[in-house]
Amino acid sequence: MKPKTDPLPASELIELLFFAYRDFISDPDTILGEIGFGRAHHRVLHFVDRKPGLTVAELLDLLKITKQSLARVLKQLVDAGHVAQKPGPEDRRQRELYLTDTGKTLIRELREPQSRRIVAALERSGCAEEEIAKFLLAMATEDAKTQIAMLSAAQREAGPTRKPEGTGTAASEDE
Amino acid sequence: MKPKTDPLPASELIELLFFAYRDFISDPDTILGEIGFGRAHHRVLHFVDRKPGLTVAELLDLLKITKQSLARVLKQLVDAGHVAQKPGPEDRRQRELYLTDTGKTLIRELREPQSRRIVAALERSGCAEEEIAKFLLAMATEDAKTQIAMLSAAQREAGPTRKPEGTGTAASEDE
DNA sequence: CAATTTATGTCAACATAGCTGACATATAAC
DNA sequence: GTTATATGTCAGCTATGTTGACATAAATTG
Repeated sequence: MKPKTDPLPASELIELLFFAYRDFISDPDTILGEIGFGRAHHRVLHFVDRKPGLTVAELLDLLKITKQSLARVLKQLVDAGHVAQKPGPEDRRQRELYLTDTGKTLIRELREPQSRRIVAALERSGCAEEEIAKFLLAMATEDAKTQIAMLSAAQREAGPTRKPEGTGTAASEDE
Repeated sequence: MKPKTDPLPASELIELLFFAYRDFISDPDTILGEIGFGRAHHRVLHFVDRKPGLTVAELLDLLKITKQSLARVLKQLVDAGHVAQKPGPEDRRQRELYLTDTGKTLIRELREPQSRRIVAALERSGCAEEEIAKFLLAMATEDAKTQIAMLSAAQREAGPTRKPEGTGTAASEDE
């Protein structure tokens, strides 16, 4: 007789991960709800901020959704003036994506409560950030690890003060 | 000038949590997709297994969704023979929920890849399970912590070999 | 006992964010 | 010049959440 549900190894973490993620997401969700956006918009803002000049194809690969799904939220973000598009300098079919000033402000607002929650959790649990980072990275697939490495590289190249030359911080048509 | 997106504290963990959770969820999602279920069904199976005899009201409180949303997936799970309902012994308006044998087999199948992924991540990262558990618990809201404690208590009371007396492992009308 | 509250179920309509398939356009590449 | 690629768009489907209204059975209360 198989069933009976004796706990599998690390069962407790399965449930804790569920609650932790749910609550981790809830703060930005509240902010997003107030301005008529959702999690999908949050993810786009996050990745465009992480790698300014990201192309649509790269973004699709990160999000693992279809271009039709992306198109909906991306259009709303562009219309709202949070994301600006610019033809790729090498290949003019590509659309490079950048955050406008308001987009940068928004992603920062969304990240703030998440950052605070994590910092508080690190303090209360007495865990080292690097330990948690090692574990979470080990949880991701190989594919995701490649993407994470790519994003970190992009961040380093650009430096914390880079400007996407030409698009400027206001991204031209920002009215 | 505010924007510019200098990294907030613990920014890296925000992104790692996104990837870790996405990949953590993907294994069960694949299995669920094959049998016409989704994440919503997974959650119900999980909690009913965690606290056999759970009432509908308790489940709603754990999931934080409306009864109409729950009704849909719960009905499908009952129809599929994975969940059995039994009137509460004290209050016969209540419906106590139990997993049938097939339900127990299914939740076990869904948990297996998640368990394996976590165990592998603990090994590769060299992190202690208790450390990660402390951190994840600290990430949850007070409300969630109360619920987690309640679930753990239920698990201990029942013991790993309990049977929901009367409902049996086959939950009566299981044909 | 009658009236009310509670636990649950159900119907109908709606929103968000995924999906597929088909087709359009501009540009790059052969 | 033809073909391939990057992107956009139209139309419709699905899963899972939402609200509001109403039904039923059982518990509780006056």
